Amino acid sequence: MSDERTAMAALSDPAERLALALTQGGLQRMTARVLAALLFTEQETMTAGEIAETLGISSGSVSTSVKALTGVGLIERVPAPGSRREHFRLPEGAWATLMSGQNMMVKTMSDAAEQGIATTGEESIAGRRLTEMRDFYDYLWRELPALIDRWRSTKTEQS
Amino acid sequence: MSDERTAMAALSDPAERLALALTQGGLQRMTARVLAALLFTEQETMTAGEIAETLGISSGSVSTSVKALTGVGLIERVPAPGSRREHFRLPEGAWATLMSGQNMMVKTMSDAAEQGIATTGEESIAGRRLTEMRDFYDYLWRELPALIDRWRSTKTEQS
DNA sequence: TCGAGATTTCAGAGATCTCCGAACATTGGG
DNA sequence: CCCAATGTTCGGAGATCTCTGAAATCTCGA
Repeated sequence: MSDERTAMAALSDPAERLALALTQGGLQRMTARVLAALLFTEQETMTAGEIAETLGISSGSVSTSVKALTGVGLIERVPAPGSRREHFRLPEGAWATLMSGQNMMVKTMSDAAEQGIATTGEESIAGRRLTEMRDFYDYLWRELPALIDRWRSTKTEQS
Repeated sequence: MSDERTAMAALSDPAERLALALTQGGLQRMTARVLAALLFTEQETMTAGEIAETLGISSGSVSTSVKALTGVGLIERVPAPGSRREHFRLPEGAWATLMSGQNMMVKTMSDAAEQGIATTGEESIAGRRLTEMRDFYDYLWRELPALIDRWRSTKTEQS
């Protein structure tokens, strides 16, 4: 059937599904696909051009996505070993990084609740609800980094 | 001053800010505002009509939002004590519930990685990256429920 | 220093999403 | 049993977002 894949690799089905999952997590569609491409490639690194070809998207989209991803530390530029231009890859611990990003939202929620309490007081009806909320997110804010650290140590001692 | 608030309450500024934060977390704007209204109100419960008036939005939007929120367990219908129709409020532990929803994404990520490994094998270049990813999300998937349970118990013993 | 290839920026077309408003359904009281 | 008040569904206008394509910019090697 009308198969347009001529010389381009295209993402495997699991890769596209993973990209979709990342989308739910807040990434843009193309950004998620770029990440998936770098995750599923059998090369150590990819150039911007290779990414564009694999996904069948414009170089402009790749540029924007790559900018966003490096900004959050989800991919890194590799100093370019040989001749070409920019090479990219997932850094060690990319997923822990992504998780830390989620943590910022936890902090935001805690702060928002705190601000609410500042205007209602702790003992009003709304104040009690807000206090419960703040306490919960405060707890997560304190415990999540420890959880991730524990992951890092178990991984270290394995190697 | 051109103050259009005639008989409607309008959300406080902290409430609107919290709604915005919830938006980042994946909720729609109106849905987030409905949740914020129920969080900041000084009443124990609110009717759909009160929510619509407070937020200045259509009853249709309230209906849709309420449907979405009850679906995830973030608000609950209260059996209506007296005469009127439907009353709503935040249930106990709503935030833990919301967090559990986030966990589903962790599971999704883990599964996506697993599927990837199924096609690449564990020892290919991509396979190694996917394995690292799967192990990390598996770890979270195992540990996060425990973290939330610990929160629940500390809260219990306080009371 | 120059040229070719690679990358970034950006305006705008197209796709997508959101929310309203009105028609329709439902429920409880009189 | 009917009516009035409340709740739900859904089409579509408007707002928003996304991605492309092309022009501008940059960089390296010769």
